[in-house]
Amino acid sequence: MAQRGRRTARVSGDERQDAILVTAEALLGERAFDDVSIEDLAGGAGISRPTFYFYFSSKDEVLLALLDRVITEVEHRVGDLPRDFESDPVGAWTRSIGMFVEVFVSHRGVSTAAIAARARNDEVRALWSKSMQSWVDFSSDVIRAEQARGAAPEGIDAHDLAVSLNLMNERLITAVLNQESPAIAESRALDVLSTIWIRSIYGSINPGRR
Amino acid sequence: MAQRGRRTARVSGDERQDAILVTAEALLGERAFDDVSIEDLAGGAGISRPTFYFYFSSKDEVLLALLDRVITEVEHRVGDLPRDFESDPVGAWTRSIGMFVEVFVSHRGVSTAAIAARARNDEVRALWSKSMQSWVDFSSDVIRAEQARGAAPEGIDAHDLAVSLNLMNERLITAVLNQESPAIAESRALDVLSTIWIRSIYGSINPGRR
DNA sequence: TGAGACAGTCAACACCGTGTCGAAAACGCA
DNA sequence: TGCGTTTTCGACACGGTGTTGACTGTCTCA
Repeated sequence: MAQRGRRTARVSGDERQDAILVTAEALLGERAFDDVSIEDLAGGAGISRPTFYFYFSSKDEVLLALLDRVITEVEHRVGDLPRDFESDPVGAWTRSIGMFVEVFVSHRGVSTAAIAARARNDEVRALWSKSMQSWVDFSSDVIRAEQARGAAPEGIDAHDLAVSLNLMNERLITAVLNQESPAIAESRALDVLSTIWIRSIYGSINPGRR
Repeated sequence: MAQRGRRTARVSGDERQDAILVTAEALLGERAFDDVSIEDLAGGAGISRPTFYFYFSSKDEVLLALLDRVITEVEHRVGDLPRDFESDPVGAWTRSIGMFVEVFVSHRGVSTAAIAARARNDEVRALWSKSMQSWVDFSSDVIRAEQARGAAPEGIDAHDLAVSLNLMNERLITAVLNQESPAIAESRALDVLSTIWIRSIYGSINPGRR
């Protein structure tokens, strides 16, 4: 976005702040959070290291701001999800999980950095949990509804099941994105995950319409 | 797997080396790896910081040695597991998963530190994968056998399924140990996990003896 | 128009943890 | 006793983080 009209000697504060965030997201795409120094962020935004502290109080604070944007996006998307589980349970679950995968993948750098930072930073941990919690709430509501209408068997607490399955997704996707071993082919991830969800929620291979 | 760390032959400094490991395991029980400095390890072992480097080349090297011990224990235990899946599939899986849980829990500090260090350190990552791989191999062998004898349905690759379920275990147990949120009650973990394993491997709530 | 409030900037400094080096002490063993 | 090897650590270099204080533009209102 170019500055038109009278040339101001200074770039505005907001632009600087944004430049730091843009730099951070770009650098996280190519290397790990620990390997990005505040010097790098400041340099990328065209300011000196002390000036960085005018905008953010630490490197973690930058990650937090980045994560916050992602979380906001996730919340909107969860809300927009169609809930056609009665008519097409397999399709509905697969689309939901696909969305989960999509969010992770499209913010790969931020996601993996946040997951790593979670162990160290309270605020990152809180924000991440909040997001996971929204996924868990969504899934356990649906599972509970499916159990209530007799489509899914009781015998397992809906919340416990939802937590376990969501954590599985988080972990498997991380493994795939980081090309860990053991992991599975990225192309098969969605299929495998949704199969496990369906089988463990409905207790059978083909959930009937009942 | 022998002799990580100090690679010179003589025996006399073994006590020191051991004191460092003991100190490390103790400190990892009370705080995070990042919050344990080399100074702390050296102090705990009654030596100065530079002397620490005579025994280990870095803090990560200590963690690696600790992890190596745990891995060795795991390997023995996996070998000793009874394989009575034909006669009592539910019990057999539950015992296997219970063992997995047990190993994690009994080496809580080392496990969580290793999981965190994995992102940063190649050797830790390699060692951890090797262990996970042995669990995955064990599980996928059994799943494949169950599918072959007709007890479990095809329709999902045994290896992909094994990877996903094992990663779920890793992640859920970590969440429970760290008291994350979302997580589930520690007392219910084994039950929930084995239910998900059974349902997704056998495609039904009660695997028949067939 | 000019005084003060305020946003923005950075050189210089303090600090902490890691890792290195070389000199010296302790320990066998002949 | 004297020699080589093992073990020890003081002192130093380095890199990253975070702080301080002084300085420079810019805006605004009397």
